[in-house]
Amino acid sequence: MPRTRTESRSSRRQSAREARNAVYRQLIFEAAERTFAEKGVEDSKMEEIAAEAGLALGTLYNVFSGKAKLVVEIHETRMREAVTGIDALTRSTREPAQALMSGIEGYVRFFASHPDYLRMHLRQGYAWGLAGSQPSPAHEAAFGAGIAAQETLFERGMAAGVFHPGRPRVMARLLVAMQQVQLADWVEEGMQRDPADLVSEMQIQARRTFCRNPDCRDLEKD
Amino acid sequence: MPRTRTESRSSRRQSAREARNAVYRQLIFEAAERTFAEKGVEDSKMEEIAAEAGLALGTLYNVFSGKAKLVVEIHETRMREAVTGIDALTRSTREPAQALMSGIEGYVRFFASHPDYLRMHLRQGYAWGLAGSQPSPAHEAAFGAGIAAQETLFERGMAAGVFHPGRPRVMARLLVAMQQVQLADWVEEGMQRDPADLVSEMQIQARRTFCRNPDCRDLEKD
Amino acid sequence: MPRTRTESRSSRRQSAREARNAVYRQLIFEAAERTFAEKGVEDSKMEEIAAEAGLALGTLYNVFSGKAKLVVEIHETRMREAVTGIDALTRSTREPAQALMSGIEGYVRFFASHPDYLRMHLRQGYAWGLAGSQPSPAHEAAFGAGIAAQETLFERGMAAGVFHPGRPRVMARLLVAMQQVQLADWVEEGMQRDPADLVSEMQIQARRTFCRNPDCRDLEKD
Amino acid sequence: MPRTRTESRSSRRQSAREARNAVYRQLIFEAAERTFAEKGVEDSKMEEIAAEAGLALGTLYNVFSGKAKLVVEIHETRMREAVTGIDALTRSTREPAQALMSGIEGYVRFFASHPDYLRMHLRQGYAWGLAGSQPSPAHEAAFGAGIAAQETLFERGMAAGVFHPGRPRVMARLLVAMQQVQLADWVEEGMQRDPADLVSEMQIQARRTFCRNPDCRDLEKD
DNA sequence: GATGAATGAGCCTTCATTCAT
DNA sequence: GATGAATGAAGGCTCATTCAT
Repeated sequence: MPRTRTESRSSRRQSAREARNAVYRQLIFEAAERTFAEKGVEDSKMEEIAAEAGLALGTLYNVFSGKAKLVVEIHETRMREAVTGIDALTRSTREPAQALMSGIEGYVRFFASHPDYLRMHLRQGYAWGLAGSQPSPAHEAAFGAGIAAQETLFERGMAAGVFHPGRPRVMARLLVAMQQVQLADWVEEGMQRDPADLVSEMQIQARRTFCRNPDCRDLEKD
Repeated sequence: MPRTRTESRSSRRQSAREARNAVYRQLIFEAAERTFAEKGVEDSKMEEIAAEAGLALGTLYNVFSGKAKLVVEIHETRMREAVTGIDALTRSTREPAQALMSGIEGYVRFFASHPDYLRMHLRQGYAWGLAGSQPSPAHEAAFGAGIAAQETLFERGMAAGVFHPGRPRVMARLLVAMQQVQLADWVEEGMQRDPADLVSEMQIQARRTFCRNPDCRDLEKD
Repeated sequence: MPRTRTESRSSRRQSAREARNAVYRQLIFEAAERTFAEKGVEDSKMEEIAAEAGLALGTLYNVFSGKAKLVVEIHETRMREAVTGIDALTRSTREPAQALMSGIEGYVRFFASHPDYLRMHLRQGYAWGLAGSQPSPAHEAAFGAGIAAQETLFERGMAAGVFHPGRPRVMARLLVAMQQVQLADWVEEGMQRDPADLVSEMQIQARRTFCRNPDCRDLEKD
Repeated sequence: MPRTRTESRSSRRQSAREARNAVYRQLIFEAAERTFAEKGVEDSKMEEIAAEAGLALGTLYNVFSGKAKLVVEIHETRMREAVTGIDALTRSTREPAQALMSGIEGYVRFFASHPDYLRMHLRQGYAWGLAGSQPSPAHEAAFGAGIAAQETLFERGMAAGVFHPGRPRVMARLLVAMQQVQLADWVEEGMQRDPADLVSEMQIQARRTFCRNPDCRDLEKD
């Protein structure tokens, strides 16, 4: 059965190729993230990223079609991860205020465990949804998705009378902005402080800003 | 007295030159601001800016010594204007909460009357003080100065027990972040909404976030 | 006689124009010479020259058609002066060795009284007649004319058996090179030394290099 | 031992890269030298040099960091070669007059075998040490070092009473100037003449100019 | 498939020259 | 006629991307 053998050999090859490719993707992804975090996207040269990944420039281009694509990929991947992680925490809790608290926790946890992406994210400076702004359209798009998820939460919370009224999209961005400020400060201070601490502080602040009953005694009890 | 005549001619020339130069400065300044707002600093070519100003490239360089200087100039000028304007409103009011309200009003008014700079400012994305970040050192420096001014206000307010306790620097950045979110939304919606409206909404939000007595009945009475 | 009056007025105008033009020529000429001496032709900007002359840039261009022309003009004028001056000293003396001595004296005197042109001349570095060399074709051409005059002298001297045999053109250039070295040193030392001293030293050297009877006792007696 | 194989492959690559780099350096060096010789440094465009070398502009910049560096490199390399070559000939002979003769031979031989550099060198026109002159600081520095070496020779020769007294630095420059004149003439005449001839002529001239006993019968006997 | 040397389009900036006032 | 502001052509250099080995 030479045919079968051939097929199997080719499929073995196929999967070997895919495996190797996945490894490269990861190496490059992380190298790029680190480099972008350190020097900014603009000042990071493709060659530096390849060197950081320990690969040849050509190999980098075999996996990612260009610098722009690399940036997009990072933002999309990380944001998908963030949204997924936050959703996992949030989905179980129906109560809006509680969900908000969980969301903050998820948000902080995600970035605390991805400090390179955090720095890259902060460095891009989020243009707060300003359509057409493109410090990085990729960042914009990926991040926008995450914000959309929060909008729903705010809609629900307002409908339930738990949150102060307002435009959900703006509220969502406001939340994100507050989180960025705190995370930026955390990075600036050397990431020494316990993230759980950060979470508490941010939760209190968020309650003040968004909840009609900021004390939320029932929430605390949980 | 031909001498006097000569002198007067030369001084007339001098002032004519200065006047024309000032006009060019303004033309270029605004053209650059518009272009930077539209396409970002990186993607704006000096030639485009010159064209936008209706001047030759060389003329642009006769007034501004280079692209970097142009960016710095814009940030410094606008930020000085902003700080000056806000200070004027704030200085008269000693009461911290009241000063906060005035500050917000000044901030919004300033950006509402400089929509191009607002877009440029939002686009650069402020890295929230993240040391080493440099989407633009110029922007960072100019804006940082503005933020520093707010820190004092928060210090006073906390000492007076009017504001919730916290790190003044973080509070100041938080305030700015909130303002940026609102302004970004305003721009995104086409700048239709009355800025006064924006101010009210932001004041309410700021009271919720920063004041221990958010209702501030005494303030409302003013 | 309105016609005559007109004519006379026009001719008065004509001569006034010429006079003014001559003054400008001189002002610009000297300013350029000074500037070229100080910073080199390449690094001298037309605007600097105009400023040095105390005239407007346009006026400079009304008199000299461009930078290149200005350089040519300076070299041609000064070289003509030099040749004229040297000729005046040399023509009277038929005896070749004596004429050589006079030539050196004339050469040094000329440059000693035109220190700016001397520095400019030295700075251009003479390409030693290398045809096609163009640190400045103007310099080349003007200077070449001066050298041609010396060639004749060497031809005569060789024919008379007074000078060592050799190619006249090379001998002439050799003489010039020696003079330049001495003058460069003179400038370098601050032009303190009495030019007459310089002349003596150079004459002795020239006699050694060119004369079959370097002692030239009869010459000394003159 | 795949490791060894890998190492050997990488070291082979390393040396291949170095070899190719050396080839490019040489190609570019010579192309630049030729271009500078032909059109002068100022009028030679980097693109022309790249084309002359048969390489892309970027490749040129991969090897030399810029135009200025290229010029410096050429002068330093060639002058080092010249000084080395001349030293080799001179060092063996202690007797000053003899050393002078050898020096001339070395000088001419060097330039005769590097005609492009000779033209470039002549074209720059050496400003004879005129401080502040900078047709090319690189040239100045490199060439100056060569001249300094000759000064020592003259000092020794004067102390020994072999040479006429004078300022050593001036004597050294004088020697160089004479050599340049002869070489310039040689180039101008199409470099047909046998360099050995040139050497003889220059040696005779140098003896006349510098030696107290120009006939140097003992020298001739060597 | 991996490599990294080679490529060249594109941008900022300077300065000789022009021409409207 | 004098002025000097305005012009824009030209050149050095960078770096994302390609492709021969």
